[in-house]
Amino acid sequence: MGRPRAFDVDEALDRALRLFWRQGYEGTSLSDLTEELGINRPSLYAAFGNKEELFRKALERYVEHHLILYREAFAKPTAREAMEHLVLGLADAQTLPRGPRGCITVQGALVSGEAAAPIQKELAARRLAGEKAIRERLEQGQRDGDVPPHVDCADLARYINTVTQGMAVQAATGTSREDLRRVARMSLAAWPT
Amino acid sequence: MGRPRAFDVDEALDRALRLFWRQGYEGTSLSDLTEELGINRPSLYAAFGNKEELFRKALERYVEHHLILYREAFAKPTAREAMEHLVLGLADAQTLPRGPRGCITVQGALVSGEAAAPIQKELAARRLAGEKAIRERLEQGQRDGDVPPHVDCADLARYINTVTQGMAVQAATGTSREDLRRVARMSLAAWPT
DNA sequence: TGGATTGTGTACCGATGAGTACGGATTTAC
DNA sequence: GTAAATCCGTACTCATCGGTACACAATCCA
Repeated sequence: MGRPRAFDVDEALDRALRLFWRQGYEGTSLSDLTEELGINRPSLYAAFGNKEELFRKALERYVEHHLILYREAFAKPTAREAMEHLVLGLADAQTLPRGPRGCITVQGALVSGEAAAPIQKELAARRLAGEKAIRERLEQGQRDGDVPPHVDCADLARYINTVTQGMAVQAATGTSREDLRRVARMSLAAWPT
Repeated sequence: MGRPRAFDVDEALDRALRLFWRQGYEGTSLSDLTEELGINRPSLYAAFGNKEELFRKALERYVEHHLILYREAFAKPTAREAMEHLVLGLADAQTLPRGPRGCITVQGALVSGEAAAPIQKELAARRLAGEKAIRERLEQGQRDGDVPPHVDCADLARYINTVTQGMAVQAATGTSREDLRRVARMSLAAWPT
């Protein structure tokens, strides 16, 4: 009941996500947001709380979407194939034709002033969560016998995660999708034997 | 002649550098700077121009200092040894005991709003310059015969640069020096044979 | 000792930051 | 048709942003 919303919440979140992704949390002002979303300020606050909550909700959508890629990759029969699918998928996701480049967990607030510290920490935690997921898939591979027993899965996971985060920086620099995919493939040459 | 400066310009630049490095260009306000440097605003403007020029001058010092590491590494007899020295040296430089973590060319302004776009582009250009320097050392190795002729030096340089930039993200996440050095060493396992 | 010159300190500027008060518009329930 | 509920839009709040005007202090040269 009451007057119905004149905008679609999910579409607004997607637009906010893309803006935060492209300009970072600190680099995106509320004026940028209201202009991009076509929503005026009080409506935005009524729907999403404040700037920080809006970011968190947009981030949630991003993460949910990316979980699909991780699950898809981890379903591959071997850890090696899983990682290949993952890094190549991330290369694509970080160079979407009409999307911002890189990954919002990296570009969102790699560093920041004091005001944005909670967001910075949240993103760092998300990056660590990705690394943990990779490590667990590698450990599964070890149990399955397709990853040599002498391999330290934490180290290997950290390495793979580092490469994907470096790819996010490269994407921001303007590296093409093809070049990024080459980087992803080369990184797998370090795979233990 | 005239009243002498009450502060040391180089020390002020170093302090500014560390602040920008830790909080990013957008995340660092002039109030942060004047407080950290112990200099009041007009003195800062008289000495360095404005915020953007101050950043550029601080960046210049950073880059000059890092050139030492690059030169040191590139002087190694083989390209492989050069890259090993470089990535391990960067692992150390990105986890200085009492310094900001990561690399200012990554943390300074990976993304930004419109106002900081010139700084963002400047940093992207510096990252590309690092990649170019690596590529040229690899090509030298190819001429010297210690890098196989079939290797695409541009691809290999991009991969190495990507790893070092990923290390900067990891450093911001809190990864220890030892773990970062392990990542650096693992990345060399992808070296072509 | 007195200009000329340069740096310092206070106190300010206009613009923009995030966030909100409030009245009018639009809907549902009765 | 009217009351209750929700949303929209204008116009504001206060704090902070980067940047500066101007008076005063400290030095050098004559």
